[in-house]
Amino acid sequence: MPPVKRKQSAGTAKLRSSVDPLLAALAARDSRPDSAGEATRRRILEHASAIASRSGLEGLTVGELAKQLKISKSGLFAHFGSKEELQLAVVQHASRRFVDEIVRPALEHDRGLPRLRAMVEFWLGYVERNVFPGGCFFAAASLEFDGRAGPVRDHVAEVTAWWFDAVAGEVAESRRRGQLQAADPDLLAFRLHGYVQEANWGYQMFRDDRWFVRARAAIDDAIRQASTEITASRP
Amino acid sequence: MPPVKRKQSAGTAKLRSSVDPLLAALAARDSRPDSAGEATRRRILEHASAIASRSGLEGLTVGELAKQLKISKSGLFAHFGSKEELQLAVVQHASRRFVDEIVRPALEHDRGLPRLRAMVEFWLGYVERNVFPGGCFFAAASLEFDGRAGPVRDHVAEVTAWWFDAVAGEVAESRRRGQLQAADPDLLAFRLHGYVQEANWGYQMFRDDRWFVRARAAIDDAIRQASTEITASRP
DNA sequence: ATAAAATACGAACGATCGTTCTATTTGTCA
DNA sequence: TGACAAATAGAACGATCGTTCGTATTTTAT
Repeated sequence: MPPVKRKQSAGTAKLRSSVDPLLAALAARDSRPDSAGEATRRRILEHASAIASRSGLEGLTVGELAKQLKISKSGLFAHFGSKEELQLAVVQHASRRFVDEIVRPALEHDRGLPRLRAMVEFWLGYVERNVFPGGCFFAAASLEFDGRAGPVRDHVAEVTAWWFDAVAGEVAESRRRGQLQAADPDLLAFRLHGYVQEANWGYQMFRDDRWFVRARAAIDDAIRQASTEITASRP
Repeated sequence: MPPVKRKQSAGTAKLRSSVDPLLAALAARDSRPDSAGEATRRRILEHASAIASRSGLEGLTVGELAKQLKISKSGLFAHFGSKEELQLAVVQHASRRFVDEIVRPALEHDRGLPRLRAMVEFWLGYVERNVFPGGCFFAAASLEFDGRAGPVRDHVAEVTAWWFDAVAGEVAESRRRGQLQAADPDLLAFRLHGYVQEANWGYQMFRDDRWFVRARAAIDDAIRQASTEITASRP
């Protein structure tokens, strides 16, 4: 008999209303019993998210995935009721990786400017470190699914929107603390967010580390320009 | 008998060595006889590029394309020897659209700062105008194919690299003319290029026009910051 | 140790993928 | 108008897609 089909516990609502938006992301982590099937399920998702970051969530096929993992197609399929649920699980898995690699470490920095810097730098680092072989998972997934409809698209949109808002929120917090005099929080967030995405794009396309150099220079400039502290050119 | 199979006349080499890099792109336009088959071929590519911008070049299937165009699968297929050649033709078609919509109009502006502004603004406008229903064709195609190998990826990489270099080249030209005091041409190009891509991403994902507002504000800021002219706040 | 429940497998389904034939229609030029 | 080529259609191919089902095997609990 196939494994019990677990229902999606979305864990979506009201992340922004929290005092510390990043913290809410941590609470959403599901800790399921460490049964035998759960282990292979994780192994599947680990490999699947790697494939999906390179070939897309649609290019990820059940047969190919099973072949690479050396398990039967039906055995694999039993863990997910359908391809769409597999895709959803992959997106969810990628979200957890994103939290582990970026959100959690950033939480160890003080709110305001230090955390803002950490968020952007960790994000850039996760691209640079090739956490996913195809670069930022959500950059790929969002551009692949932006034209479609359905729960996968919605989930990707939710995560990416949340992250952009988190960056913008930290810009706003920095201003509240007098660390930034940024005019429009969303505009600075737009810049920073765009620099990382541009670096991801350029690096994936041309495999040249200079894209990260440029991104860091642009990020520093943008923050310094909006900063009240005089951080440079003091003898 | 199927139509003659035309061989790819790449038209790639030494675009940058030209005096006016943008002009070289115009020369590459192929003007084929306007036979009956050529008309349907164009009709196919027109529709195919629209589909590809939304569903990706891999999501573009021969059967679905034929069905939507109300022609037979084999009749369609006769125009292209293989799916890969179809994809290549679609990329080539999209390149022509890009030239028509952005490069050609930008050429009507003086070299240097005016043309730089035109290039970026026309590019942004082509996203805003939904020239392709899925947004910038090359943003989608490059992120879809960055992980693979083969002629399609190479073609996309070539076009996108050329365009980035064209932007950077115009920044450099602006500096030569004393219109910009930008430190690193590639860095300003990185910013401008990133803003448009970020706007494309945000607009495709969330269908909100504010992304264009933010992009234009960021673009203006970046150029003004690097500009020697005092363009603002003069009574 | 044994029963029950949880996992995995192998074989097969219909649908669609890209592709290849051969035949038929359409257009062009003598 | 007739000959010939260009252009489209139709039917079928093997491969692979996502999916289902019945059965074996393992893991877990008693």
